[in-house]
Formats: sequence, structure tokens, C-alpha cells
Amino acid sequence: MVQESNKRRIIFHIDMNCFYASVEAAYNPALKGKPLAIAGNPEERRGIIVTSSYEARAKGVKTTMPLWQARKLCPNLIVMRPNFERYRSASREIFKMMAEITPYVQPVSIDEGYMDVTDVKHLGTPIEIAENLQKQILDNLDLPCSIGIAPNKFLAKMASDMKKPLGITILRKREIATKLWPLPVEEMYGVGEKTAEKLHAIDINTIKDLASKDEYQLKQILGVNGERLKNRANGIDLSPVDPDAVNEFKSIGSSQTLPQDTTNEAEIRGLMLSLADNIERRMKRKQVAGKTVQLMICYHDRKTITRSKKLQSFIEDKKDIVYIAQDLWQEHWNQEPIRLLGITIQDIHDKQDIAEQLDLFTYEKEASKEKLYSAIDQLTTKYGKNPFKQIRNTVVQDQPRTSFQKDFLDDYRK
DNA sequence: TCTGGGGTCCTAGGACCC
DNA sequence: TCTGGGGTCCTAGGACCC
Repeated sequence: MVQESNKRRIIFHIDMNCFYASVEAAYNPALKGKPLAIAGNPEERRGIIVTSSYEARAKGVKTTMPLWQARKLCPNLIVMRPNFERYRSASREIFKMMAEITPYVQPVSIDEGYMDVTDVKHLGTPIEIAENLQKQILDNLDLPCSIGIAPNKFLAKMASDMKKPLGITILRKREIATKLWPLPVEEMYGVGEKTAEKLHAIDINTIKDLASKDEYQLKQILGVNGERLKNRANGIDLSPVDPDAVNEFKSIGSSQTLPQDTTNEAEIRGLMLSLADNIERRMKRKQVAGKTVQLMICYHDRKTITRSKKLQSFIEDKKDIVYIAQDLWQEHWNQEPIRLLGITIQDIHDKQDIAEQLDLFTYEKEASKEKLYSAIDQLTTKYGKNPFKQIRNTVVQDQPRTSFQKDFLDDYRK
């Protein structure tokens, strides 16, 4: 379900303000107006700031800052552990309100999403719709948000960032030169630390500089991303609001930093088991299975390697996951102390889709060898070397391409 | 006292096939 | 004699985002 993209569109980007901190303050109003930070593992030495309230930000507290540093900057900082169940349930309520306006809602993360309101006429002007949505979220959930309104996703995203908290910003095409171009290039969505460095090196400092830069030169240093960034700087972004994107995930992973660097293999096996258990639980909930297992090892010096193995068939059980992860570990660990271990399952598919393939796979196994071999002989005569792939493709795709293959398949299925 | 955990997408080289 | 070019798949790593 995707809106046609070749007409003028009206896109919203909704961005919750200090989401985790705001949810906590909504639950406990005594926290309002105080410097509050949500941090992973406040008790452990490696906690970092996940989100903080504006009062904390005013003291210099920033996301990803180590907790000890934040406490130094803001001694009366209130620190809480994240309570994801709370955040998820608030998030569900917010997206429900958005879905009441239009089905074209694309969640991007727990606290952020796009809406295409081009065809929403009965609820007023775009700005009225935005005002009402913002008010509804504030009144019902006690949570502030900012909304950007623009002709495409990129501009809407940039717009929602321009006024916080509780802002509504319209960014029209004709306002790009005055509102977008003066911003430093590193504030652009899609430009991170590394890209900013490369751009500064060729004397690009504002979004305006980027917008007028020679495309060939940008492509040389940034690849296809150079073209995309230049387009965005000129306010061009044709990507649609895609409500299905959220269901089409491609990997599920779990990783954990150890309390101390370790070489203790018993401890590492224990960690692997708990990572795999976590992955299995989420795969079951989502009714999916995966085909590739990736192990990530981050060593004491932060040097990180990833090693993966693609399997013949889909797996979903933790013991299969651990088995492969152990294999990769044995083969690739260099005996040095590690600080983090991660496992990710890739090539994820719905179990329903896989079931069909599995049936064919089993069929293939159960079929008599003689029949298969004689068919291969015949195919060899007809097609020359290596007909096997063609047979498999035929079986798996269930789409015979030649009459001979069709006959073979029919015969094969008896 | 340095820096978490969940993801996506892109690139690049090698193997293999035609 | 010893050689081209295009395509796909697999693997590893890097950049980015929240």
C-alpha cells in the first residue's frame, strides 16, 4: 500500500520530544521540570545516557554520553533505568491516533513516524490536522511532540527538528533557501560524523554548499549517497510513505557488553545462550525463521569483527542458533579478552512463506533417488553440464520454464 | 572512569557461472 | 597458446539512525 508519488504530496513527520523522559514524567508528575536522564545500567560502569529531559540538556547532558560524565555536568541529575514496556505501550497509543487520520502511516522507530495526509480533506487544513493531533497526544497521554509538514519525507523530517518542544513547522519548497540552506551540513539527516568530515574537506559547510556542489565530485567521495544527499539538499525526495515497511524486517539480533572484559569461555557460553534465548523469543513472537547466523565479537580494544554463516535451511530454535554461533566462535576467536558479544539472525522470512518451500524441500528428499538420477541424466543429455541447479530452481520456484522441465516435475511429483 | 543496543543500507572483493 | 566481460551469490566491514 503506497501512495502514488508523482503528485504534490503533504507529508507529516511526527517526532516525540525526549520520549522516554517524557513518558516517565507523565507517569510521575513529580519529575516534571527536573533534570531527568534515562540510562542503561545506571549501576554499572558502562551506562550511557539514552534520553534526557530539556532541564538536563540545558546543563550539557547529551545522548550517548557516559553516565559519570553526565553526573559531573549535572550533579542533581535524576537517573532512571529504561522501562520499555511503558514506552511501547505509549507508542502504540500514539500510532493508533495517527492511524485514525490516515492509513498511510509509516512508523520509523518507537517515537517517530511519517504520515501522508495528501488525501485527508475532511479533517481540515494540514495545519489544523497537525494541531489537533499534537493536542490529542498531549491531552490524552501527557506527551509533547513536534510535527514537520512538507512536500516529502526528508523535508518533513528536517522541519520537525526546527521547533521543539511542541512545535509545528511547515517547510515549503520555496522556503528551502531561507530555512534549510543556512543549516550546517552535519545537521542534515543522513550526514553523520564521517560524511561531515569528507564534506568539510572539500569546503562544504552548509546545506547550501552541498546543494550547489558538482555531482560528479560528490559521487567520487560518497558513492551513490553523494547523489542522494545533493538531491535532498535541493529538497528532492521521492521516497513514499510505506506503511508495510515496519513488517518487513530483515534481521533480529541481540548483543551485550560484559561487566568486565573476559576470556572465560564458560561465561561466554552462558552469554551466548542468553542472547540466543532472547532472539528465539522475539522470532517466535513474530512468527519468523532465519537462514544466516552472524557472530559479532568486540575485543577489549574495541576492535570488532563479524563472522557469519549462511545455512541450507531456516532455523528458529535457540539451540540451533547457539550451535552455529559456537562454531563461529571456535573458528574465529583470537584468544584476546572480549568486551561485547552479539548474535544476529539474518535472511528472515515469515514462517508461512517458508512452509511452502519446506514442503518442496522435504519432497525433494523423499523422492526416490533413481528417479532423480535418471531425470538428471536426461537433463544432462539435453542441457549439457550441471543441470542440477536448473532442476532445483524449477522445484523451488515451482515455475517450470520448459516443457521438458514441466514433464520432469510432474513425473517427480507422482 | 570513555562511549549501549536495536536496526538498515551500501560497498567491495572473491568465487563461480556462462 | 591462456584469455574477456557480465552477472549473481556470499562474506565482511563501515556508515548511519534512534
